[in-house]
Amino acid sequence: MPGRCGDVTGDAAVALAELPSSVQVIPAKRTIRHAREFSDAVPVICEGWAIAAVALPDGRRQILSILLPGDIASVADLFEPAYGRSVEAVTEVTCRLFRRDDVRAALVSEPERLDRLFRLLARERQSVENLAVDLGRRPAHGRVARCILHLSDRLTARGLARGPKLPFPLRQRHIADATGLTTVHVCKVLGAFQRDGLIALEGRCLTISDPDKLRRIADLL
Amino acid sequence: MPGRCGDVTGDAAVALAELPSSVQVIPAKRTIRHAREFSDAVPVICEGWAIAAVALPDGRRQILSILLPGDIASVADLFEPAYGRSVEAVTEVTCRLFRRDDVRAALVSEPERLDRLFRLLARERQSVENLAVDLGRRPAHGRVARCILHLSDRLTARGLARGPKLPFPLRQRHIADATGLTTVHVCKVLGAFQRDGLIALEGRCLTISDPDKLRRIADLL
DNA sequence: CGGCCCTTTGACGGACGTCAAATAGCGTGG
DNA sequence: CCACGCTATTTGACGTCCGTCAAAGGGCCG
Repeated sequence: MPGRCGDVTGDAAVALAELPSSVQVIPAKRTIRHAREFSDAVPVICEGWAIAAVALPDGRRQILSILLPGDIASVADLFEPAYGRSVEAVTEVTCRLFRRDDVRAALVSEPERLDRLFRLLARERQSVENLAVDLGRRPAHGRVARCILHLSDRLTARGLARGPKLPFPLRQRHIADATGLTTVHVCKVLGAFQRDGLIALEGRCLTISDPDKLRRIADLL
Repeated sequence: MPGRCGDVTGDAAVALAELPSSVQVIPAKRTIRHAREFSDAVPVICEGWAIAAVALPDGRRQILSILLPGDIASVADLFEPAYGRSVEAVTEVTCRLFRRDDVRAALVSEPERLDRLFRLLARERQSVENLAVDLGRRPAHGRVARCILHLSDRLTARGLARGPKLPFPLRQRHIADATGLTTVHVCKVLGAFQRDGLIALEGRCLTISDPDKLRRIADLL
Protein backbone atom coordinates (compact mmCIF):
# COMPACT_ATOMS: atom_id res chain seq x y z
CA MET A 1 0.00 0.00 0.00
CA PRO A 2 2.52 2.54 -1.15
CA GLY A 3 2.16 6.14 -0.10
CA ARG A 4 0.03 5.44 2.91
CA CYS A 5 0.79 7.60 5.88
CA GLY A 6 3.57 6.14 7.97
CA ASP A 7 4.78 3.64 5.41
CA VAL A 8 8.46 2.98 5.19
CA THR A 9 9.49 3.63 1.60
CA GLY A 10 12.71 4.07 -0.32
CA ASP A 11 15.67 1.96 -1.16
CA ALA A 12 17.37 2.60 2.15
CA ALA A 13 14.56 1.39 4.31
CA VAL A 14 13.14 -1.52 2.36
CA ALA A 15 15.21 -4.00 4.29
CA LEU A 16 13.59 -2.92 7.55
CA ALA A 17 9.98 -3.08 6.46
CA GLU A 18 8.97 -6.08 8.56
CA LEU A 19 10.69 -5.12 11.78
CA PRO A 20 8.64 -3.81 14.71
CA SER A 21 8.55 -0.04 14.86
CA SER A 22 6.57 2.92 16.12
CA VAL A 23 5.42 6.00 14.25
CA GLN A 24 6.25 9.52 15.32
CA VAL A 25 5.16 12.89 13.93
CA ILE A 26 7.41 15.90 14.46
CA PRO A 27 6.29 19.46 13.65
CA ALA A 28 8.39 21.63 11.35
CA LYS A 29 11.57 23.20 12.76
CA ARG A 30 11.59 20.88 15.78
CA THR A 31 14.72 18.94 16.66
CA ILE A 32 14.34 15.19 16.09
CA ARG A 33 17.64 14.17 17.61
CA HIS A 34 19.91 16.35 19.72
CA ALA A 35 23.64 16.38 19.14
CA ARG A 36 24.81 14.44 22.19
CA GLU A 37 21.61 12.63 22.97
CA PHE A 38 21.85 8.92 23.53
CA SER A 39 19.18 6.89 21.84
CA ASP A 40 18.38 3.24 21.13
CA ALA A 41 16.09 4.20 18.27
CA VAL A 42 16.96 4.37 14.58
CA PRO A 43 14.58 6.84 12.93
CA VAL A 44 13.56 6.47 9.27
CA ILE A 45 11.88 9.38 7.49
CA CYS A 46 8.51 8.45 5.96
CA GLU A 47 7.23 11.90 5.02
CA GLY A 48 8.67 15.39 5.02
CA TRP A 49 12.17 16.82 4.88
CA ALA A 50 14.83 17.04 7.60
CA ILE A 51 18.49 17.95 7.94
CA ALA A 52 21.49 16.48 9.77
CA ALA A 53 23.92 19.13 10.97
CA VAL A 54 26.78 20.04 13.27
CA ALA A 55 26.43 23.18 15.37
CA LEU A 56 29.42 25.37 16.17
CA PRO A 57 29.76 27.15 19.50
CA ASP A 58 29.07 30.56 17.91
CA GLY A 59 25.68 29.48 16.60
CA ARG A 60 26.65 28.82 12.99
CA ARG A 61 26.27 25.34 11.68
CA GLN A 62 27.09 23.04 8.79
CA ILE A 63 24.43 20.82 7.29
CA LEU A 64 25.90 17.43 6.39
CA SER A 65 22.92 15.95 4.63
CA ILE A 66 19.39 16.77 3.64
CA LEU A 67 17.09 13.92 4.57
CA LEU A 68 14.18 12.93 2.34
CA PRO A 69 11.46 10.30 2.75
CA GLY A 70 13.11 6.88 2.74
CA ASP A 71 16.32 8.06 4.38
CA ILE A 72 17.66 6.67 7.61
CA ALA A 73 18.39 9.55 9.93
CA SER A 74 21.10 8.73 10.41
CA VAL A 75 22.82 5.52 9.51
CA ALA A 76 25.73 6.43 11.74
CA ASP A 77 23.85 5.90 14.96
CA LEU A 78 23.29 2.30 14.04
CA PHE A 79 26.76 1.87 15.49
CA GLU A 80 27.61 4.96 17.51
CA PRO A 81 24.65 5.87 19.69
CA ALA A 82 25.59 9.53 20.22
CA TYR A 83 27.87 11.04 17.67
CA GLY A 84 27.55 14.81 17.80
CA ARG A 85 25.20 15.54 14.91
CA SER A 86 21.68 16.84 15.39
CA VAL A 87 18.70 16.08 13.19
CA GLU A 88 16.04 18.73 12.67
CA ALA A 89 12.72 18.72 10.85
CA VAL A 90 12.37 21.19 7.97
CA THR A 91 8.72 20.47 7.28
CA GLU A 92 6.46 18.38 9.46
CA VAL A 93 8.10 14.97 9.50
CA THR A 94 6.55 11.55 9.91
CA CYS A 95 9.11 8.96 10.85
CA ARG A 96 9.26 5.40 12.03
CA LEU A 97 11.49 4.36 14.91
CA PHE A 98 13.25 1.01 14.93
CA ARG A 99 15.17 -0.39 17.87
CA ARG A 100 18.88 -0.47 17.15
CA ASP A 101 19.32 -4.02 18.35
CA ASP A 102 16.50 -5.28 16.12
CA VAL A 103 18.08 -3.63 13.10
CA ARG A 104 21.55 -4.96 13.84
CA ALA A 105 20.25 -8.47 14.39
CA ALA A 106 18.30 -8.34 11.16
CA LEU A 107 21.38 -7.21 9.29
CA VAL A 108 23.68 -9.89 10.58
CA SER A 109 21.18 -12.70 10.09
CA GLU A 110 20.65 -11.97 6.41
CA PRO A 111 23.68 -11.49 4.18
CA GLU A 112 21.60 -9.83 1.49
CA ARG A 113 20.60 -7.14 3.97
CA LEU A 114 24.17 -6.71 5.10
CA ASP A 115 25.25 -6.15 1.54
CA ARG A 116 22.55 -3.56 1.06
CA LEU A 117 23.75 -1.78 4.17
CA PHE A 118 27.33 -1.76 2.95
CA ARG A 119 26.29 -0.21 -0.34
CA LEU A 120 24.21 2.33 1.54
CA LEU A 121 27.16 3.25 3.75
CA ALA A 122 29.41 3.58 0.72
CA ARG A 123 26.94 5.89 -1.00
CA GLU A 124 26.54 8.02 2.09
CA ARG A 125 30.26 8.25 2.53
CA GLN A 126 30.67 9.33 -1.05
CA SER A 127 28.06 12.02 -0.69
CA VAL A 128 29.80 13.50 2.37
CA GLU A 129 33.06 13.40 0.46
CA ASN A 130 31.45 15.22 -2.45
CA LEU A 131 30.24 17.82 0.00
CA ALA A 132 33.79 18.29 1.27
CA VAL A 133 35.06 18.79 -2.27
CA ASP A 134 32.36 21.36 -2.95
CA LEU A 135 33.05 23.25 0.26
CA GLY A 136 36.79 23.16 -0.22
CA ARG A 137 37.13 23.87 -3.90
CA ARG A 138 34.02 25.29 -5.52
CA PRO A 139 32.70 28.86 -5.64
CA ALA A 140 29.29 29.87 -4.31
CA HIS A 141 27.41 29.56 -7.62
CA GLY A 142 28.69 26.05 -8.17
CA ARG A 143 27.81 24.93 -4.65
CA VAL A 144 24.25 26.19 -4.84
CA ALA A 145 23.75 24.74 -8.32
CA ARG A 146 25.02 21.36 -7.18
CA CYS A 147 22.82 21.43 -4.10
CA ILE A 148 19.76 21.98 -6.28
CA LEU A 149 20.72 19.37 -8.87
CA HIS A 150 21.56 16.80 -6.23
CA LEU A 151 18.17 17.25 -4.62
CA SER A 152 16.46 17.07 -7.99
CA ASP A 153 18.16 13.77 -8.78
CA ARG A 154 17.28 12.25 -5.43
CA LEU A 155 13.67 13.38 -5.55
CA THR A 156 13.25 12.06 -9.07
CA ALA A 157 14.87 8.74 -8.26
CA ARG A 158 12.33 8.21 -5.47
CA GLY A 159 9.32 9.26 -7.48
CA LEU A 160 8.86 12.36 -5.33
CA ALA A 161 9.17 14.62 -8.37
CA ARG A 162 8.40 14.25 -12.05
CA GLY A 163 9.83 16.62 -14.60
CA PRO A 164 11.64 19.86 -13.76
CA LYS A 165 9.30 21.01 -10.97
CA LEU A 166 10.31 19.98 -7.45
CA PRO A 167 8.77 20.40 -4.04
CA PHE A 168 11.25 22.67 -2.27
CA PRO A 169 10.52 23.45 1.37
CA LEU A 170 14.06 24.58 2.21
CA ARG A 171 14.55 28.12 3.48
CA GLN A 172 17.55 30.13 2.31
CA ARG A 173 19.06 29.55 5.73
CA HIS A 174 19.08 25.80 5.05
CA ILE A 175 20.78 26.26 1.69
CA ALA A 176 23.30 28.58 3.32
CA ASP A 177 24.10 26.07 6.05
CA ALA A 178 24.37 23.27 3.51
CA THR A 179 26.73 25.18 1.21
CA GLY A 180 28.86 26.93 3.82
CA LEU A 181 27.57 30.38 2.82
CA THR A 182 25.50 33.11 4.46
CA THR A 183 21.81 33.59 3.82
CA VAL A 184 22.51 36.98 2.29
CA HIS A 185 24.85 35.53 -0.27
CA VAL A 186 22.53 32.62 -1.04
CA CYS A 187 19.80 35.15 -1.70
CA LYS A 188 22.01 36.93 -4.22
CA VAL A 189 22.98 33.70 -5.97
CA LEU A 190 19.39 32.49 -6.19
CA GLY A 191 18.36 35.93 -7.43
CA ALA A 192 20.97 35.75 -10.19
CA PHE A 193 19.87 32.23 -11.14
CA GLN A 194 16.29 33.41 -11.46
CA ARG A 195 17.16 36.55 -13.44
CA ASP A 196 19.24 34.38 -15.81
CA GLY A 197 16.31 32.02 -16.33
CA LEU A 198 18.02 28.99 -14.81
CA ILE A 199 15.40 28.31 -12.16
CA ALA A 200 12.05 29.61 -10.97
CA LEU A 201 10.89 29.71 -7.35
CA GLU A 202 7.35 30.06 -6.14
CA GLY A 203 5.29 28.72 -3.33
CA ARG A 204 7.72 26.21 -1.87
CA CYS A 205 8.39 24.77 -5.34
CA LEU A 206 11.45 25.04 -7.54
CA THR A 207 11.45 24.60 -11.31
CA ILE A 208 14.68 23.93 -13.15
CA SER A 209 14.11 25.92 -16.32
CA ASP A 210 17.52 25.44 -17.93
CA PRO A 211 19.08 22.20 -16.67
CA ASP A 212 21.98 22.28 -19.12
CA LYS A 213 23.19 25.71 -18.15
CA LEU A 214 22.68 24.92 -14.46
CA ARG A 215 24.72 21.76 -14.85
CA ARG A 216 27.47 23.70 -16.56
CA ILE A 217 27.63 26.10 -13.63
CA ALA A 218 27.62 23.19 -11.21
CA ASP A 219 30.43 21.32 -12.85
CA LEU A 220 33.03 23.93 -12.17
CA LEU A 221 32.65 27.60 -11.65
CA MET B 1 57.45 -8.85 15.40
CA PRO B 2 56.25 -5.28 15.55
CA GLY B 3 57.95 -2.64 13.46
CA ARG B 4 59.50 -5.05 11.00
CA CYS B 5 59.45 -3.88 7.41
CA GLY B 6 56.17 -4.72 5.68
CA ASP B 7 54.27 -5.61 8.83
CA VAL B 8 50.63 -4.71 9.03
CA THR B 9 50.17 -2.55 12.11
CA GLY B 10 47.50 -0.31 13.52
CA ASP B 11 44.04 -0.79 14.84
CA ALA B 12 42.46 -0.70 11.42
CA ALA B 13 44.47 -3.52 9.96
CA VAL B 14 44.85 -5.91 12.86
CA ALA B 15 41.90 -7.97 11.75
CA LEU B 16 43.56 -8.74 8.44
CA ALA B 17 46.91 -9.85 9.77
CA GLU B 18 46.60 -13.54 8.88
CA LEU B 19 45.17 -13.15 5.40
CA PRO B 20 47.36 -13.77 2.35
CA SER B 21 48.85 -10.59 0.95
CA SER B 22 51.68 -9.20 -1.11
CA VAL B 23 54.03 -6.34 -0.29
CA GLN B 24 54.52 -3.36 -2.55
CA VAL B 25 56.87 -0.38 -2.30
CA ILE B 26 55.88 2.89 -3.97
CA PRO B 27 58.29 5.82 -4.32
CA ALA B 28 57.31 9.26 -3.04
CA LYS B 29 54.87 11.31 -5.12
CA ARG B 30 53.80 8.31 -7.19
CA THR B 31 50.11 7.48 -7.58
CA ILE B 32 49.13 4.31 -5.76
CA ARG B 33 45.58 4.12 -7.07
CA HIS B 34 44.14 6.14 -9.93
CA ALA B 35 40.74 7.74 -9.66
CA ARG B 36 38.72 5.50 -11.95
CA GLU B 37 40.97 2.46 -11.86
CA PHE B 38 39.29 -0.83 -11.14
CA SER B 39 41.13 -3.01 -8.68
CA ASP B 40 40.56 -6.20 -6.71
CA ALA B 41 43.21 -5.26 -4.20
CA VAL B 42 42.71 -3.55 -0.86
CA PRO B 43 45.96 -1.75 0.04
CA VAL B 44 47.00 -1.21 3.66
CA ILE B 45 49.76 1.27 4.46
CA CYS B 46 52.62 -0.26 6.45
CA GLU B 47 55.17 2.55 6.26
CA GLY B 48 55.15 6.11 4.99
CA TRP B 49 52.44 8.70 4.37
CA ALA B 50 49.90 8.95 1.57
CA ILE B 51 46.82 10.98 0.68
CA ALA B 52 43.39 10.20 -0.76
CA ALA B 53 42.06 12.98 -2.95
CA VAL B 54 39.59 14.04 -5.61
CA ALA B 55 40.97 15.91 -8.63
CA LEU B 56 38.97 18.64 -10.35
CA PRO B 57 39.08 19.18 -14.09
CA ASP B 58 41.09 22.41 -13.70
CA GLY B 59 43.90 20.67 -11.86
CA ARG B 60 43.02 21.69 -8.33
CA ARG B 61 42.16 18.99 -5.88
CA GLN B 62 40.73 18.28 -2.45
CA ILE B 63 42.45 15.88 -0.11
CA LEU B 64 39.89 13.80 1.78
CA SER B 65 42.21 12.03 4.15
CA ILE B 66 45.84 11.76 5.06
CA LEU B 67 46.84 8.12 5.32
CA LEU B 68 49.30 6.94 7.95
CA PRO B 69 50.81 3.53 8.64
CA GLY B 70 48.01 1.19 9.68
CA ASP B 71 45.37 2.85 7.51
CA ILE B 72 43.40 1.06 4.86
CA ALA B 73 43.66 3.02 1.63
CA SER B 74 40.81 3.15 1.33
CA VAL B 75 38.05 1.33 3.12
CA ALA B 76 35.55 2.45 0.49
CA ASP B 77 36.90 0.20 -2.20
CA LEU B 78 36.16 -2.80 -0.08
CA PHE B 79 32.68 -2.38 -1.55
CA GLU B 80 32.88 -0.07 -4.54
CA PRO B 81 35.82 -1.10 -6.71
CA ALA B 82 36.29 2.23 -8.51
CA TYR B 83 34.93 5.24 -6.78
CA GLY B 84 36.65 8.33 -8.15
CA ARG B 85 39.26 9.05 -5.52
CA SER B 86 42.97 8.68 -6.17
CA VAL B 87 45.61 7.68 -3.63
CA GLU B 88 49.08 9.14 -3.85
CA ALA B 89 52.27 8.52 -1.91
CA VAL B 90 53.68 11.50 -0.01
CA THR B 91 56.85 9.75 1.16
CA GLU B 92 58.02 6.38 -0.03
CA VAL B 93 55.24 4.01 0.98
CA THR B 94 55.35 0.34 1.84
CA CYS B 95 51.96 -1.26 1.64
CA ARG B 96 50.39 -4.67 1.73
CA LEU B 97 47.76 -5.71 -0.78
CA PHE B 98 44.89 -7.98 0.22
CA ARG B 99 42.39 -9.44 -2.19
CA ARG B 100 38.99 -7.89 -1.76
CA ASP B 101 37.15 -11.19 -1.73
CA ASP B 102 39.42 -12.58 0.97
CA VAL B 103 38.79 -9.55 3.14
CA ARG B 104 35.05 -9.64 2.67
CA ALA B 105 34.87 -13.35 3.40
CA ALA B 106 36.94 -12.88 6.54
CA LEU B 107 34.66 -10.10 7.72
CA VAL B 108 31.44 -11.99 7.25
CA SER B 109 32.72 -15.19 8.80
CA GLU B 110 33.72 -13.54 12.05
CA PRO B 111 31.23 -11.25 13.77
CA GLU B 112 33.97 -9.71 15.87
CA ARG B 113 35.73 -8.57 12.71
CA LEU B 114 32.51 -7.26 11.26
CA ASP B 115 31.97 -5.16 14.33
CA ARG B 116 35.45 -3.78 14.11
CA LEU B 117 34.81 -2.85 10.51
CA PHE B 118 31.59 -1.07 11.42
CA ARG B 119 33.35 0.99 14.04
CA LEU B 120 36.11 1.77 11.56
CA LEU B 121 33.58 2.91 8.96
CA ALA B 122 31.82 5.07 11.54
CA ARG B 123 35.09 6.72 12.56
CA GLU B 124 36.05 7.37 8.95
CA ARG B 125 32.69 8.82 8.20
CA GLN B 126 32.95 11.10 11.17
CA SER B 127 36.33 12.33 10.12
CA VAL B 128 35.09 13.21 6.61
CA GLU B 129 32.16 15.00 8.22
CA ASN B 130 34.52 16.95 10.43
CA LEU B 131 36.46 17.92 7.34
CA ALA B 132 33.25 19.20 5.75
CA VAL B 133 32.50 21.32 8.82
CA ASP B 134 36.01 22.76 8.75
CA LEU B 135 35.85 23.57 5.06
CA GLY B 136 32.38 25.04 5.28
CA ARG B 137 32.58 27.03 8.46
CA ARG B 138 36.11 27.68 9.70
CA PRO B 139 38.66 30.29 8.67
CA ALA B 140 42.11 29.42 7.35
CA HIS B 141 43.95 29.60 10.70
CA GLY B 142 41.48 27.24 12.29
CA ARG B 143 41.67 24.74 9.47
CA VAL B 144 45.43 24.57 9.46
CA ALA B 145 45.59 24.32 13.25
CA ARG B 146 43.07 21.49 13.25
CA CYS B 147 44.92 19.69 10.50
CA ILE B 148 48.11 19.75 12.56
CA LEU B 149 46.41 18.74 15.81
CA HIS B 150 44.49 15.92 14.16
CA LEU B 151 47.69 14.51 12.73
CA SER B 152 49.41 14.87 16.07
CA ASP B 153 46.67 12.92 17.80
CA ARG B 154 46.70 10.14 15.24
CA LEU B 155 50.46 9.81 15.23
CA THR B 156 50.59 9.71 19.01
CA ALA B 157 47.79 7.15 19.24
CA ARG B 158 49.76 4.80 16.99
CA GLY B 159 53.05 5.28 18.73
CA LEU B 160 54.52 7.07 15.72
CA ALA B 161 55.26 10.16 17.77
CA ARG B 162 56.07 10.82 21.40
CA GLY B 163 55.79 14.25 22.87
CA PRO B 164 55.29 17.45 20.90
CA LYS B 165 57.70 16.62 18.05
CA LEU B 166 56.16 14.91 15.02
CA PRO B 167 57.50 13.55 11.78
CA PHE B 168 55.96 15.83 9.17
CA PRO B 169 56.69 14.97 5.54
CA LEU B 170 53.79 17.01 4.12
CA ARG B 171 54.58 19.81 1.70
CA GLN B 172 52.63 23.06 1.91
CA ARG B 173 50.80 21.95 -1.22
CA HIS B 174 49.43 18.95 0.69
CA ILE B 175 48.24 21.12 3.55
CA ALA B 176 46.67 23.51 1.06
CA ASP B 177 44.80 20.71 -0.71
CA ALA B 178 43.68 19.26 2.61
CA THR B 179 42.36 22.57 3.96
CA GLY B 180 40.87 23.98 0.76
CA LEU B 181 43.42 26.81 0.63
CA THR B 182 46.26 27.84 -1.69
CA THR B 183 49.91 27.11 -0.99
CA VAL B 184 50.61 30.84 -0.77
CA HIS B 185 48.05 31.30 1.97
CA VAL B 186 49.17 28.20 3.83
CA CYS B 187 52.66 29.59 3.79
CA LYS B 188 51.45 32.81 5.40
CA VAL B 189 49.46 30.96 8.06
CA LEU B 190 52.35 28.66 8.95
CA GLY B 191 54.66 31.67 9.01
CA ALA B 192 52.35 33.41 11.47
CA PHE B 193 52.11 30.29 13.65
CA GLN B 194 55.90 30.09 13.80
CA ARG B 195 56.38 33.80 14.54
CA ASP B 196 53.79 33.50 17.32
CA GLY B 197 55.66 30.58 18.84
CA LEU B 198 52.86 28.07 18.33
CA ILE B 199 54.85 25.61 16.26
CA ALA B 200 58.37 25.07 14.94
CA LEU B 201 59.23 23.51 11.61
CA GLU B 202 62.57 22.08 10.61
CA GLY B 203 63.79 19.20 8.57
CA ARG B 204 60.51 17.45 7.88
CA CYS B 205 59.58 17.62 11.55
CA LEU B 206 57.00 19.74 13.31
CA THR B 207 57.08 20.64 16.99
CA ILE B 208 53.95 21.89 18.71
CA SER B 209 55.43 24.48 21.05
CA ASP B 210 52.21 25.90 22.48
CA PRO B 211 49.48 23.23 22.29
CA ASP B 212 46.99 25.24 24.35
CA LYS B 213 47.10 28.31 22.16
CA LEU B 214 47.03 26.16 19.04
CA ARG B 215 43.99 24.32 20.32
CA ARG B 216 42.28 27.62 21.06
CA ILE B 217 42.84 28.74 17.48
CA ALA B 218 41.62 25.38 16.23
CA ASP B 219 38.46 25.38 18.24
CA LEU B 220 36.98 28.36 16.54
CA LEU B 221 38.61 31.27 14.89
C1' DC C 1 77.24 23.80 -11.64
C1' DG C 2 72.46 23.85 -13.20
C1' DG C 3 67.64 22.74 -13.03
C1' DC C 4 63.63 21.86 -10.53
C1' DC C 5 60.55 22.15 -6.91
C1' DC C 6 59.46 24.32 -2.76
C1' DT C 7 59.10 28.34 0.15
C1' DT C 8 58.68 33.16 1.07
C1' DT C 9 57.17 37.84 0.32
C1' DG C 10 54.54 41.78 -1.54
C1' DA C 11 51.07 44.19 -4.29
C1' DC C 12 46.66 43.84 -5.89
C1' DG C 13 41.92 42.13 -6.81
C1' DG C 14 37.70 39.72 -6.07
C1' DA C 15 34.48 36.76 -3.82
C1' DC C 16 32.03 36.49 -0.04
C1' DG C 17 30.80 38.24 4.75
C1' DT C 18 28.88 41.89 7.77
C1' DC C 19 25.78 45.38 8.81
C1' DA C 20 21.63 47.72 8.17
C1' DA C 21 17.13 48.81 6.62
C1' DA C 22 13.07 48.05 3.86
C1' DT C 23 9.64 44.76 2.21
C1' DA C 24 7.01 40.64 2.08
C1' DG C 25 4.78 36.50 3.98
C1' DC C 26 2.40 34.08 7.50
C1' DG C 27 0.38 32.49 11.59
C1' DT C 28 -1.99 34.28 15.86
C1' DG C 29 -5.18 36.69 18.40
C1' DG C 30 -8.39 40.34 18.74
C1' DC D 1 -11.57 40.61 8.76
C1' DC D 2 -7.92 43.28 10.40
C1' DA D 3 -3.96 44.17 13.44
C1' DC D 4 0.15 42.53 15.04
C1' DG D 5 4.57 40.24 15.50
C1' DC D 6 7.73 37.17 13.91
C1' DT D 7 10.46 35.24 10.45
C1' DA D 8 12.12 35.16 5.73
C1' DT D 9 13.58 37.66 1.67
C1' DT D 10 15.68 41.41 -0.74
C1' DT D 11 18.89 45.11 -1.57
C1' DG D 12 22.90 48.22 -0.99
C1' DA D 13 27.18 49.91 1.04
C1' DC D 14 31.27 48.55 2.84
C1' DG D 15 34.96 45.56 4.72
C1' DT D 16 37.97 41.54 4.89
C1' DC D 17 39.77 37.21 4.06
C1' DC D 18 41.82 34.75 0.90
C1' DG D 19 43.23 34.08 -4.13
C1' DT D 20 46.09 35.58 -8.03
C1' DC D 21 50.17 37.09 -9.97
C1' DA D 22 54.92 37.83 -9.89
C1' DA D 23 59.56 37.62 -8.44
C1' DA D 24 63.19 36.39 -5.53
C1' DG D 25 65.60 33.08 -2.65
C1' DG D 26 66.45 28.08 -0.83
C1' DG D 27 67.20 23.18 -0.91
C1' DC D 28 68.10 18.97 -3.28
C1' DC D 29 69.62 15.95 -6.84
C1' DG D 30 71.54 15.01 -11.14
